[in-house]
Amino acid sequence: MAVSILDCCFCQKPVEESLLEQYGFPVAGTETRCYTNHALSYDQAKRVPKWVIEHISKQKTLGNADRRHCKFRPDPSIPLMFSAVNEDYIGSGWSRGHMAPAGDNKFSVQAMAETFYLSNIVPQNYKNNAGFWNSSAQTFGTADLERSAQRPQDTLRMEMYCRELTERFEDVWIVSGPLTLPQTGDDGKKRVTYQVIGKGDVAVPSHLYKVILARRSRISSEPLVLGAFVVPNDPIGFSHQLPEFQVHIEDLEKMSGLVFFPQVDKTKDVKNICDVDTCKLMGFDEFTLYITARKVHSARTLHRLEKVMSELREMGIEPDEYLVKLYKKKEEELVQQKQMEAREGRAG
DNA sequence: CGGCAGAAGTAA
DNA sequence: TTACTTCTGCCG
Repeated sequence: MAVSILDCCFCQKPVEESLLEQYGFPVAGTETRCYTNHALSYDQAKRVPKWVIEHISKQKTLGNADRRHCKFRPDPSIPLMFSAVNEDYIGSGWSRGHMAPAGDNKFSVQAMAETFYLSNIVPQNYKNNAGFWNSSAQTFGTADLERSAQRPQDTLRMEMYCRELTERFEDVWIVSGPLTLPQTGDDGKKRVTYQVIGKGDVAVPSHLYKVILARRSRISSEPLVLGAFVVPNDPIGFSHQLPEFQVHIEDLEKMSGLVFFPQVDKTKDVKNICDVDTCKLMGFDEFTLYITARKVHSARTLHRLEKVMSELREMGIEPDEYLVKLYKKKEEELVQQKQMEAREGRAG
């Protein structure tokens, strides 16, 4: 019986093997690439990752690695003709969004730096989050909204939830990636369309996905915990909760063409993350307090410090105990610094 | 936390 | 002079 071409790769003695492969098979460049704390498969046509996997633990989110010492750059291991470059993103109207977040890698300068390779980046919406502004001030004009740069808070709050998971689970694995999903047009037909940006035609995803696998502890007999989520690349606001974005893992696998955590029997060995854990995203006030605390922490002048605090009050949010304490400490520090500078000024 | 951009500094 | 990097400060 004749051996078909389709069978060739699975046969022991394919009839036409040597001739077929004489000049080589096409190379997709999708092989798994490993970095210090993440691994990914790259899409050479879209110039974005297909998937990025990371493992995080409490330990890894602590440390001194600082994103201010990092910069976005093309992945040196990807051929330049297939790589995105910064110029593709700058001025495109889209921001450079991490798949494996920088903040998950504070334990290692090297690991954090590698998350800034553009192989770990996709174009993310940074226009304003309607829900965010609806629930706060009307004191901003449309022009201000368009000028202000912002990453989807849904994505950020989801990353925060993943880090929070390490408080309750020793090991957390996360797979993140972009999707370009079909939309039904006016004619009722489904099509996949997506914007491309820059000279490299970097593909702008319609959605982003995250698959979370969590293990309570190495020794625990408790089943693994699993959740799959799809969020639009076009944030809708603080009114949405995490379970609203949850999808069946099989559905995500069909959409993405990927099988996630193939070693896990997902029909038997796992529990739904939203049944076991909170699946709760930060609310507006909690989020604003968190952001304000970060600003207070990084304030360099008393003027800046006061401004940050007064803006919080203008939004009608009272500082919590932690923020008040942080503020007082910072104020003291900056007053002292000011006096120091004054003395040096007189001396020199 | 995440990201952007302009100013200031540095090398060619 | 230009071009590229780092520092500072800003936004949500």
